[in-house]
Amino acid sequence: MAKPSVTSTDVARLANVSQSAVSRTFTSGASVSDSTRSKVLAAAETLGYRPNALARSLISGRSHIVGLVVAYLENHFYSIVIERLSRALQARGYHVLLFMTEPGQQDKVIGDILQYQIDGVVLASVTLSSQIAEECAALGVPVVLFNRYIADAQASSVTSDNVDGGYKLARFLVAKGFQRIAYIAGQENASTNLDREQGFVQGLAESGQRLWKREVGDYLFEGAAEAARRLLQSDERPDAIFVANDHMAFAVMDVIRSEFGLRIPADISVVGYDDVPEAAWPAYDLTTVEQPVDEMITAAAEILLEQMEHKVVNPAHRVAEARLVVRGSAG
Amino acid sequence: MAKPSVTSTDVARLANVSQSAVSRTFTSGASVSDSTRSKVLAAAETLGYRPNALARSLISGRSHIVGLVVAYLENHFYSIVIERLSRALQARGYHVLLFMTEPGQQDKVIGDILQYQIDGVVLASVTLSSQIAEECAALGVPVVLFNRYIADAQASSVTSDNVDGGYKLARFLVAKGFQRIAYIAGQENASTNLDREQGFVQGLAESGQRLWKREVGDYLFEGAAEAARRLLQSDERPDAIFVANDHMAFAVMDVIRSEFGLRIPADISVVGYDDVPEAAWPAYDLTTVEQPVDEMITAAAEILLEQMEHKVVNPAHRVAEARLVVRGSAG
DNA sequence: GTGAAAGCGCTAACAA
DNA sequence: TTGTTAGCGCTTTCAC
Repeated sequence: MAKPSVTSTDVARLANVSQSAVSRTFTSGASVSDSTRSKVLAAAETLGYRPNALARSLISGRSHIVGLVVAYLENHFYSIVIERLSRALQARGYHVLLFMTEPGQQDKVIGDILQYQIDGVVLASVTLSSQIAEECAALGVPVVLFNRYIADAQASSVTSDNVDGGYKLARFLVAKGFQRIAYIAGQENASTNLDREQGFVQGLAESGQRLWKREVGDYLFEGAAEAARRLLQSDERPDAIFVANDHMAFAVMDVIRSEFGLRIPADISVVGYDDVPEAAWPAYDLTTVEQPVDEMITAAAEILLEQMEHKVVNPAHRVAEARLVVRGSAG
Repeated sequence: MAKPSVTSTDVARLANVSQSAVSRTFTSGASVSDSTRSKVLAAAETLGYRPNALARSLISGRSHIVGLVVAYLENHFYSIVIERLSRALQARGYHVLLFMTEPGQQDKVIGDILQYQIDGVVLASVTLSSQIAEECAALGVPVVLFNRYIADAQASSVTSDNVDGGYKLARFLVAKGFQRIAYIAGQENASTNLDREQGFVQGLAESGQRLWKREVGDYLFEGAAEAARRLLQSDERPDAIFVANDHMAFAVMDVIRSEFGLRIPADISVVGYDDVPEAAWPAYDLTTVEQPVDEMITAAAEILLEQMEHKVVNPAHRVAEARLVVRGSAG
């Protein structure tokens, strides 16, 4: 914005061609002769011309902007998602417009989103209500839910197999012989939390076990720390804790070691979920379930691009495999 | 995009007013009678009308989009910046369009950036060349360099006092009596790295000390780990290491403890820079220098908004205070 | 305060 | 292959 910017008409004048000739040279797949093209490019070069993407979008009906809605980046998992998704889309000529939801008014962003005429939306937040997804879908804007799903909405989704991941963790802990297994939940109504817990409980049940205790951390660092304190301050302690994501697991491990002076895994075992980079750091060395971010991002980008370019509206659902990553924090 | 969307003309027809009346209703500061306004709003409501931001931008010359250019989010510092900046701008009616630079072709994004007619740019990456800043400035697009500066460019900057921060760390380590103080540098030509090192070396010099050894980690996690290995594998070891940012410091601490079996701070002390949240985690408990993110974000947003709204082009430079945060990793 | 009309910079028919 | 023409949806004069 600012400065009297160079338009296609300016270029046309300098190159001695029509304005549409300029437009064509900058539109892939349009027919322009080599001589015209080079004249135009030369003129554009000297004037420093760049097509106005907004004007282009206005008429073409495609903005090449994808809205990404996120609640918070405290959990490193989501910043990785932002980076990868942005790169994947950029490689295909799209860009990411970021929308941070404000706690309590998650649906306020919907207005902003739609005003920008975005071509598609990725909702990467377990805390979002389904309203955004529904409104967008109703307007024919492709929606991909990342790391969650909504039962019967017109929205696509990319998740990992959270039920299976939870199940695998349970089997792992049971095989190690733990008897008092606790769970620290994330946001209670989030699909990730529900699925992980369901798989976990089922895995325990198959060995005749059940959750020994259960606390809620709401996917927050501080929330998890407090949940851990509640879990540990009674006389009888859990011998293993499944924390619903890695981000919370770090908080729990810190509380266990620093505040209660216990050792991991000697005194108590901890397992998490996500396999964020920090989980591999020796200071935590956390046994966890990998959410294959690259694979999930690739899937999300594929679905979105497919729908944006072919106006396909059949929602797709991809479920990536959940892989147990055994490190030193348990057993 | 998609679906035949509702336009202001549709609303006008339903409300029995002219299209311009609709426009005025949605333009703050335009004169519309209460009766017209309510008729328009009612019609807009029933049709689900939302002004097309792109069309508005085309004519008004302001897109209300701010470009944010970042190289990588591996370092948690930058994801925090993204979140806070995005929120700050959103509160003022702007949104962030994200551009990830590809290593080696950092100047390729410039084309994309300018096409989107953004109102301003924030460059939050120490690895960016100054070309983007210059091109944008030349076009009259306000630029704010975040966490770095360019000597005499037409770009504003927000940094913390990196020289002073380095200086404080040096004085701190010297006061603790360390004798063999090493430095693990970030990206060598980055202003943050140059300044931190300069201040650090100066601080040492005032006590007649100099860097005992120096390695380069390039602001990368793996780069830092390798630098640490080089530093530790010789017979004589440093007794303290200043690592140019926290992100690298974590890698260094992991190598010290896990690979060399040394204790921190008993055998070797480590200090970092940034004070990212993880620095406070008990597993690291890192003594570091705080970069006051909130303050810096506020400053960046202020500068940008001021320049975007008043078309001021005098570059501003804000330097936040660097505060030493003493924890347990040193001395 | 309101409507008619012009035009932001561009793409996409349509003829030529 | 080209130029001409008509808009995309909106803001903004300009008369009234």
